[in-house]
Amino acid sequence: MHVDLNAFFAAVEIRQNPELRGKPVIVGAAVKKGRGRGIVNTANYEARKFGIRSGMPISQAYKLCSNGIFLEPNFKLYEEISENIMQILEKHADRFEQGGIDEAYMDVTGRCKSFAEAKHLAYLLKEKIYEQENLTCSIGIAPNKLVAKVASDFKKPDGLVVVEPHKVKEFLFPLPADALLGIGRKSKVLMEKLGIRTVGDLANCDINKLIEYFGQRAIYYHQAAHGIDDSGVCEEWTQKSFSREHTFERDVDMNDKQRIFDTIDALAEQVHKDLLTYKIKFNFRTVSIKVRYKNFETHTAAKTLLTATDDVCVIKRTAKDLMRYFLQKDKIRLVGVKVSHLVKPKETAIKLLKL
DNA sequence: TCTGGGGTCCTAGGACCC
DNA sequence: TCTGGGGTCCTAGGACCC
Repeated sequence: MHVDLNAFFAAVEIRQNPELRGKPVIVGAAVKKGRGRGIVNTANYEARKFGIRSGMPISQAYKLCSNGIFLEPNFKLYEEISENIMQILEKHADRFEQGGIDEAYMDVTGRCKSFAEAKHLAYLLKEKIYEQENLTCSIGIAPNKLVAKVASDFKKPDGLVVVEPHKVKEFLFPLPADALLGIGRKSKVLMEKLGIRTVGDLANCDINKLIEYFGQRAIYYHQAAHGIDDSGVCEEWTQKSFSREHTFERDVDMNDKQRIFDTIDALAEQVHKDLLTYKIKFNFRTVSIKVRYKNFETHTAAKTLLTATDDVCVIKRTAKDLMRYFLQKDKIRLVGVKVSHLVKPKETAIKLLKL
C-alpha cells in the first residue's frame, strides 16, 4: 500500500486558515512581486488550473496567477502533522517505510487476507486521517511497492486505486513511461526519440536496444515496465550524508571572499548541529562543498580525511580550503557544505587501531 | 520561465596496491 | 622498450526523488 498526502503543504495551510479554501494557494519561496528567487513547493488544485506546478520558478508562478495566495513554507508545522499521520499509518502496517514528508509505504500482506480487505483498511485509514488531521490522501494498493506508488498517483486528490496481480499490465501499459518511479525528464526525452511513449512501449522494447541507450538502468526500466519489483518495505533507514546549502539573494562577487567564507562557516555549523542531533551518533570522514555560478554552472569538490571526526572546525577548515579554487571565476549564486562517509565512533576506534 | 534545499544512487576515471 | 589483471578507494558529475 502506498499513501500520498494530497498537495500536502498547501492543504495544511488551508486547514490552518479555512478562508483560503477554493482559492489558488501556492507554497514556495518568497514572491517579492515576481522578483523572488526560488521555486514553488506545492500548489493546490485551484492553482494548478493556472498551470502552476511544483518545481516551477516562483516568478513564473506569479506571472501565471498574480492574484494567487503565495505563502512561504512552515516546515516545522508540516513535519509535526506528518508525524501524527505517519503514526496512524504505522499502527496499521506489518512493516512501514516513510518515503518523504508526505508519503509512506505499508506492507499489509500479513493482516489483509485479500485485496478487498486491504481496500477496506485503506478506507479506514483515509477516514482516520481526515477525522484527526482534516487532510485527504490518495492510496494505491498493489502486489508491490512500485505498482502501489503508480496506483496512488493515478487518482488525485482523495483517490483509492486497487491493482490486483492479474490486472498489473492492463493498468500500467497505457500510462506514459515517466509514470514509473525512476524515469525522469531526461530519460523521458530520450525514450521519446526511440519511439517509446507508454509503459507498454517500454515493456515491449528490445532489452538490448534499451541497454545500448541506458546502460544498466535499462534492466530496471524493463522490469519496472512489466510491473516487477521485489524490493521490500524497509523499516530501518540511516542517513548517509548531511548537507546544507544557500542561494544568495543576489549573486556574490568573487572578490567578496569574506561573505562566501562567512556563509560556509554558518552552513558548517548547521551541518554539524544536524549531525549531532541525529538519532545515531556519527563521525564523518568526507567533507564536500558545492558551488553554483551566476550562469547556473555547478561544481562539487570533496576531501576524505584519514580519520573520522565530529569536529566542526574540521568541516569549516576543509570546506574553505576546497572553496579557494572556485573563487577566481565568476559571480557565485550558491554555496553548499556536506559531510558524508559516516561511521559510528566505535568503528572509528577500530580503524584507528588497525592503523 | 530562469531555475530551492534536502537527499539517494550510479558511473567513469584515476591513483594505488599486489 | 612499451605494458596484465584483479582489487579498493576517492572524486566529480549527473539523474532522479520529495
